[in-house]
Amino acid sequence: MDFFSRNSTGHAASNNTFTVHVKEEQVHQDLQLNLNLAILQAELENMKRENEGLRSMVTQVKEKYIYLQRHIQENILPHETTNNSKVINLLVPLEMKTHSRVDSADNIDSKFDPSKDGDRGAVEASMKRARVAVRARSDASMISDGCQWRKYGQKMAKGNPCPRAYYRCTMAVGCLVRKQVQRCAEDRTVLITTYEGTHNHPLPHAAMAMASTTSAAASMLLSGSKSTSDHLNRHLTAGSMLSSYPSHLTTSLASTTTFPTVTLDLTSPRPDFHLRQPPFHFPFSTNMHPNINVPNRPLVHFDTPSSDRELMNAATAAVTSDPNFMTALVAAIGSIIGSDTCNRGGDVNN
DNA sequence: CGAGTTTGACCAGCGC
DNA sequence: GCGCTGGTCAAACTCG
Ligand SMILES: [Zn+2]
Repeated sequence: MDFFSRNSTGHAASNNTFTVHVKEEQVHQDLQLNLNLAILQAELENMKRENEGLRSMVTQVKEKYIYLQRHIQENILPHETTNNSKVINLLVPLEMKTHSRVDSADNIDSKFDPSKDGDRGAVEASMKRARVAVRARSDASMISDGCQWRKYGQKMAKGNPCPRAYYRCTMAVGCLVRKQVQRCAEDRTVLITTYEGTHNHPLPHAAMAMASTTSAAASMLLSGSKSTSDHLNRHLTAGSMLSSYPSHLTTSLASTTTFPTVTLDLTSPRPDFHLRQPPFHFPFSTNMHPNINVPNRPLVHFDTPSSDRELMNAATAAVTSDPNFMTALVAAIGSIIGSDTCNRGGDVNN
């Protein structure tokens, strides 16, 4: 379709100026398009780089997981239990096997009484009960983590004016995973999301990040579930290793006889805090056992320049506002904690 | 009409 | 045993 041929009768001069004007506009539009294209290409490059970074994170996490599994199998389990195969099987969910357990929560609870079956009961119960709590700043009622959730209850928790909501995974029938969502009593902008259990179905990419975190945490806590002082010390070391992360991003471990919990603090520090404060108090205070609660220790990185700290705050805001990146980050950190027991002083400086 | 949410009831664990 | 609390159930309700 020739746009200019329609008005070709007479008025040649005005047509020429019109043509020139149109050509100028075209050149301008082309420049604009090129500029936009360049911007988009730059963004694409950035995204590619980010994607590659995340990929390498995932690869590292997988390698460390395999290494940890071998380590547990060779060094830890022989000292702790005579029933190796059962425990090792419980580490499998991190590999996101789609054929994993089909037991429903009810099945576990009803068919299986831990008091009647010593080790296996304790192991299964702790696996099911191992929790990962994520603290993140969010205005939304729930951080999106790629999974489908159905709310099945809400309660007012003691010591917190904000209600606690209970969700279960509805991506597959019989999926065990549940989560609790509650706002922090001290800081209402902080959303505390606690995950429990392992998915028994394939997950979307974003959901896999969080799922692998809970599995890694469960596995880690499982390896320390016999609660010897040696394990406690190892957990304390886990906290110190994470000190190489930005100072606002902390991880803590707590364990009770029934609900061992890993807490990831993704909240940025308050701007008026120059020295680090203990970033949070455990939300489940009534569950905490003082003997094995691991305090959130001050981190060792105080040498961050203030300009960098501002940059860090901005980055934190960006990170916490992007659920996909957040879950990926959480997954990576969770897995790194999981591999801590074998990577003493290792390569966690990413 | 089906899926999801709300909300009071119910149950189990725990401390006294 | 009793009361408190956290967690779950399920009927009623809402919404698309
Ligand atoms: Zn699920």
